[in-house]
Amino acid sequence: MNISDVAERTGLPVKTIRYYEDIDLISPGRGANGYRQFSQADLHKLAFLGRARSLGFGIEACRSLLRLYNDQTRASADVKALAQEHLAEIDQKIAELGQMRDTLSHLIAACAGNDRPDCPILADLASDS
Amino acid sequence: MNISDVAERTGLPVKTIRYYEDIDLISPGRGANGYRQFSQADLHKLAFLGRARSLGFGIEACRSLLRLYNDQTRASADVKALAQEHLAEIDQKIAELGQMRDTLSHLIAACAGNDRPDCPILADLASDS
DNA sequence: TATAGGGGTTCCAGTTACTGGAGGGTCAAG
DNA sequence: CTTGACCCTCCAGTAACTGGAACCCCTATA
Repeated sequence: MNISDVAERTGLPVKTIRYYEDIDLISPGRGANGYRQFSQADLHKLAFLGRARSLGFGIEACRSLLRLYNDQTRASADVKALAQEHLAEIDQKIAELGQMRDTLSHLIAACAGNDRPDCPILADLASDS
Repeated sequence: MNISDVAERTGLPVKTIRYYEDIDLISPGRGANGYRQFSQADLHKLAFLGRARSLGFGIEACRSLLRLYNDQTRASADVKALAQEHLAEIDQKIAELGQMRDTLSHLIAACAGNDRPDCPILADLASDS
């Protein structure tokens, strides 16, 4: 299968698939013309990667997950630990963003949003607190 | 004032302050020895930038905010619009992260986390759905 | 057979907002 | 006069792609 078919089937951009080969997440074969030839296994790996990425796992975490997936002797505890670590990062980010949202929405609510120059948003940013 | 004093007072790393000069967010003077000389206005600007960044505004948004701040004829509506745009991005990110967290936490809950290889997390990632 | 299109390939640069490090000048104190 | 803490510039690297240039390959049609 050629790269654009794979892109369509996995939902990953062509560029991303090449990139994943570049960083050795996959190693598709090559045809006589130099074109990448994707096997079902490659397809499967890419789909796996796509789902892992969509859960927010970083590339290195994806590599680890793929390694664990291919390791029949893995302990599910290792997978769980990886996922929990990632979950903690997500929770952290959500907390940070939630804090930003709260502050920002208060400021926005306090701003008249008219053609006058006085603005509590700027006032807050400029405050010496 | 020298750069490390400014760093201490604003809470910004020295490197970041130099970077902000590099991208023309500030333009401190220079002493005869080539050292940056920060005025109160520079300090104030940096503090402003620090607070805007901590609310998650991107650098270009910070530049706009600074421009609005220095423009006595601004309309608060412009500031508010900028802030609302940013708030929408934050809400979007929170929604994405929340979705990830939900999926991930379900998977984690379903995983035994022992030394057996069977793992619903990997099973989900490998699913052909 | 010439050519046009729609593939495919590599490689390089740019994105965001810094951060680390090398290599080297400057200043104040003892 | 040396030592240590500053300061400077410039280069490279981070995460995960993305866009683009320059070029090759395959197939179909005029």
